[in-house]
Amino acid sequence: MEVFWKKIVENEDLFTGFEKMSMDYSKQKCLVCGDKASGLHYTVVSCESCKSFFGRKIKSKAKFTCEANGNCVMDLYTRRHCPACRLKKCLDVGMKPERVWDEKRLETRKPLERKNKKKNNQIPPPPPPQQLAPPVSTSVPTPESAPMLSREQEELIDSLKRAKMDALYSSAPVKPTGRFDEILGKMMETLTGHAGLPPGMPGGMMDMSSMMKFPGFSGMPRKPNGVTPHGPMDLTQLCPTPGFSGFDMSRLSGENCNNSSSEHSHESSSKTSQPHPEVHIKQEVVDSGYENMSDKHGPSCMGNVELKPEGRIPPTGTPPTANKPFITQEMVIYNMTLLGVVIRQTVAFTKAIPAFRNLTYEDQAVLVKNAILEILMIRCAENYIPERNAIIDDITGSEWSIEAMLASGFATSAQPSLKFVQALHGMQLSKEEFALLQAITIISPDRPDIEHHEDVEKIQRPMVETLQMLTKVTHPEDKVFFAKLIMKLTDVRDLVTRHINDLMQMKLPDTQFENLFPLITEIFNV
DNA sequence: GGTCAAGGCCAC
DNA sequence: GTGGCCTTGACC
Repeated sequence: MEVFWKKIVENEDLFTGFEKMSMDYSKQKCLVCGDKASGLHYTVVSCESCKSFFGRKIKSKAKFTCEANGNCVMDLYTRRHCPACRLKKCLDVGMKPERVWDEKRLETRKPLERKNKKKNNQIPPPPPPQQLAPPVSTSVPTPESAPMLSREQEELIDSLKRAKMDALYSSAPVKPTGRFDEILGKMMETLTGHAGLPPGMPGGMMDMSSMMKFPGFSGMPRKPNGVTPHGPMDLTQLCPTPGFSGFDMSRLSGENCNNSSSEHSHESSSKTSQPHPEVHIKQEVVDSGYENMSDKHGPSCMGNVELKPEGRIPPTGTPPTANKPFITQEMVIYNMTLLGVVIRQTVAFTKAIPAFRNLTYEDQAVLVKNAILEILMIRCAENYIPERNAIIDDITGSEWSIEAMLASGFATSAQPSLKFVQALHGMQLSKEEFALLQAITIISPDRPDIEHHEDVEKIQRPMVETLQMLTKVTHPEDKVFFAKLIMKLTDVRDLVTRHINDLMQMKLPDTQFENLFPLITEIFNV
C-alpha cells in the first residue's frame, strides 16, 4: 500500500469521509459560504444564513447583477458583498427554487386549515428530500428531453455533481494564501536590481518580448513547435496548466490578502508538511539557453537554482546568468500547496463515485494518481473565461491571466495546454457533464498497473452511458458531440503524459523537497 | 415525542 | 438586507 493513499484515504484528518459527512450535517460546512451548516436546506447542506438568503431571494424574484466578473469568492465574510454571486452559488450547489413554498403551499401552514388539509389532502405538501424523485439535472433544458435520462442516470448525475461541489468546498483544510503578484515582484526585483516590475511591463501585464529582454529570465523554453523538450524542467511543471503556474495580477486589490505572502506561504506549508526553516531546495531548471546546453551536456548539466526561505537568489543586484534563472521558494510553496489542494479535492470527489470503494486499494491508488493532472486540466477548461482570457482558480478565487502566465515563463508547456483548455471550454459543457467527464477520467480501466480491469470498467460503463445520454439531451444538434468529448479525454491524456515524462526527467538533488511536499513527490514518484 | 425542513420574526 | 432563533407541520 502506498503511503499517500493511506494518508489521504484513511486519514480522516486530511479528509472527512463522505459517509461520515452525510450522517451529521452539523459538522459539515455550508456548501455556499463555508459557514457551519445547520442542515439540508432546499436539498443542499447549508447554513441558516444562506437558507434565509435563498428563500428570500427566490420569493422576491429580484434580479441581481454582479459588479465584478460574476465569480466573487463566497465565504463567511464575503457572502454579503455580492448577492448576485451568492444566489448563483446557491443554485450552482444545487439549491432548488421549487422547494421554496408558493402561496398555495403557505396556506397549508394556517392552523385553522390543518385538519381540513389532512382530511381532504387537497394540496399535498412536498415530500421530504429522501422521498423526492431524483431532481432533474439543471442542464436539461426542457421537460420533454428529461425523460431520455433514466432515473438511475439522473441519480448518478446528481450524486456526482454534488460530490464535485462537496469536494470543492469542503475538503481543503490548507489553501495557498498570499499574492502571486508580490512573489513575482520580488523575483523581478532580484532580476533587475530594483523594486517592482521592470520597465516595459506596464499595467501589470507583461508581453513576451518585454519579458525576454531581461537576462536570465527563463522565458519559454519550448521548441519552436511549442512542445516542451524532454529534459530537466522547472518545479512549476508540476502544475502544468495555465492558472496554476502563473501569477495573479488581479489579486492586487483582492480581499484576504492583508498579510505578507511570505508569512502565509510558510504558515501554509508548515501546516501541511512542516518544512525546516533552514531548508534549501535546489532545483535544476530550464532556461533560455536550455536547448543548447542540453544538446551539449544533457539534462543534468543545467544550472542549479537554489531556493532559500527569503525567496531571493541570487542576492539583489546580482543579475542571474543566462543559464541560471531562478524561482523563489515562495513560488514553489504556493504552487505546491495549490496542487496539494487539487489532489485532496480529486480524492474527495473520487471517493464519492459510486462503487469506487469496492475496488482494491491498489487499484484505487493507481486510478487517482494517474488522474490528478488530467482532472486539473479539465478544471482549468471548466473555469476558463474567454472574454478575459483567464482562468478562475476556484480554490483561491484568483483570476489567472493567460497573458501574464505566458509572459511569466513558468509554464513551459502552456501553449498546447491552453489550446486544450480553450477547445474543451468551447464545447460549453454543463456542470453535470463536467462532473461526469471527470469521473470517467478517473475511473479509467486502461490505466497501467490496474489489476482488476473488469471491476473498473463496470464502474466506468454506466457513467459513460450516462454522459452519452446527457450529451444527446443537452447538445441534440451535434450528433457527434459525445465522440468529440471522448476524444478530449485522449487529448488530455496525451498532454499529461508529456508533462509526466518531463517530470520523470526532473532531478531533485536535494531530498528535502520530499519533506516539503511528500504528497506530491509520492504521487508523481519524483 | 423527536427530527427535519420549511417559513416567520426581529434585532442588528 | 442579513442572520440567528423560533414556530410550524409532516413524518417516523
